[in-house]
Amino acid sequence: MKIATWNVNSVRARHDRLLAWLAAHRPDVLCCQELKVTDEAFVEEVFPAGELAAAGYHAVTHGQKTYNGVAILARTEPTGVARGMDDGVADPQARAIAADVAGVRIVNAYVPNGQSVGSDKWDYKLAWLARLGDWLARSADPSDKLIVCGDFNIAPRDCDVAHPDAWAESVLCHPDARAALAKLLAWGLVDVLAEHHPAGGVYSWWDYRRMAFQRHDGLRLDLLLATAPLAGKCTAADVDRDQRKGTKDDKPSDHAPVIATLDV
DNA sequence: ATGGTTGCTTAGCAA
Repeated sequence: MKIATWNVNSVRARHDRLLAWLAAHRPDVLCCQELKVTDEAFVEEVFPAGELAAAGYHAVTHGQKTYNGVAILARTEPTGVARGMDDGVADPQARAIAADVAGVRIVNAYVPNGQSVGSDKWDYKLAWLARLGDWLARSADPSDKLIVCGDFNIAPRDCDVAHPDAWAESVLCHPDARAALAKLLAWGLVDVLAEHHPAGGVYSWWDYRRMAFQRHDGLRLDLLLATAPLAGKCTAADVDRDQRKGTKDDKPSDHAPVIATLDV
């Protein structure tokens, strides 16, 4: 199984690039974040007339207008679809979707950014991560074939940040955010890209501003986390930096896809 | 310290 996660930063703006990427890489599963469209617009406006099906993909979405929105695209039909975390919290932000694809449970998460440490959005980020952990503990087991992936808006280690000192106190690197991620991993998940690149220096997000990509000033915020039965069968994990290249005329997302190959 | 850019929506928010 080839599985990828990609924050597309508007699926409408990334329509052409997304279809071209699917055609070139043919992942079995692609988890997208920041769709910025409703479920209705995804089907009727972004990919009308069965455009995705013609490309060989099923799609299940949990979208909203303007902000957030997540999708699981797969070459076989996803089943057991869950939108949101089913925990009774009235969360207006569409940031989580899960489904079974080819015998693997896929959880696609768009973790809140948090804006600034101490803000209301920061509190929401930490609470959201705690809810994600509760949801996993309630609905899955570390012995399951499970992937939790997405944009975590957390760089796990200093070696996942080009300039760690500059970001140390940011919402992306703050010890409380890293502790929340560590708690998820301790439940029974392995960061498969970190396993394949222990020295770090592999990034998945570069700010649009200040020529960050050209200056190699990035962070690894997009993660593929696998339970032990799957992590042991991961043969490759990489970032497709090519998708972040080019000028604004090429309309790259500010994130690049992270891809893993699992021998299942 | 501030602002730099992109996307959605059309002045301002979120990232």
